Amino acid sequence: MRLVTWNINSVRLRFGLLAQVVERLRPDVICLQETKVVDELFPADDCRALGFPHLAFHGMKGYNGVAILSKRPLTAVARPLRCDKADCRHLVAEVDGIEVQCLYIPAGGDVPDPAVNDKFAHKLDFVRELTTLYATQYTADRPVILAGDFNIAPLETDVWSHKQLLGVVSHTPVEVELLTRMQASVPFIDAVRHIIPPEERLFSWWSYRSPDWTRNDRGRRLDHVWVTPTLQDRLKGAEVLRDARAWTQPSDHVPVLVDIAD
DNA sequence: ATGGTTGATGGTCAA
Repeated sequence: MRLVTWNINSVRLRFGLLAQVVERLRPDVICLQETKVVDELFPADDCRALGFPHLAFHGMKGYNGVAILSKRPLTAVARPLRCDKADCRHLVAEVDGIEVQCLYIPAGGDVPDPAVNDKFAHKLDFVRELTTLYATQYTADRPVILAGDFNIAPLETDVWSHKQLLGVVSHTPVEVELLTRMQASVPFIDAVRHIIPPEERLFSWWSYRSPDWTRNDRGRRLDHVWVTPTLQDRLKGAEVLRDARAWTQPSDHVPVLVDIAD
């Protein structure tokens, strides 16, 4: 199974780029975040025409939104977490006996203090809630993939400057610690770092606000694919499609790919 | 410390 995750930042605006991703990477399963569209307006027919007859999507007006596109049948579709907030950040489906979870963890706003910033508090709560879910209901022998925009860069090599980003939301110690705890809950294997050594700098997001994203390469690795230990030996490859950041009218995130042996 | 850009929206808000 070839799985791609991508924060597409509007599935309607960038459907043409999605077609390019499909043509270039030939994925079997695609997890999308920030689709930014209500379910009634989701481009389902276009997805089917692209070769993905099996769809699950969960969106709202203007913000958030997650989707799973699949060439193979999707079963047991669920929307387990935080939907009481109408957030549309978590979608679960089963493909070929593997549970695929599409995740969009809140970005968390600008100020990394839950006492003064509700968005940061929500982010921390969201990660804690996921951790409880996995710690209580999941085990290492259950085949599960978590894929999505986690909005946290855990390693020093996941950011352009560890020191300069210690106080910046996405790389603060409290976020990294909570994400590490979430990873340890089952535990999950970081599939991309299993293939690409942790010593190597690796980014999947570059801010729109930089006039030239290539100039200083000030990126962060916010997009992740994790698997349960039972899938570890089936990990065959991983790639971050850095080139996609240079496409015309790009998303600020690029697609991340993982190959898992059938 | 601040500003910088983008997308959905039709005010701003979120990222």
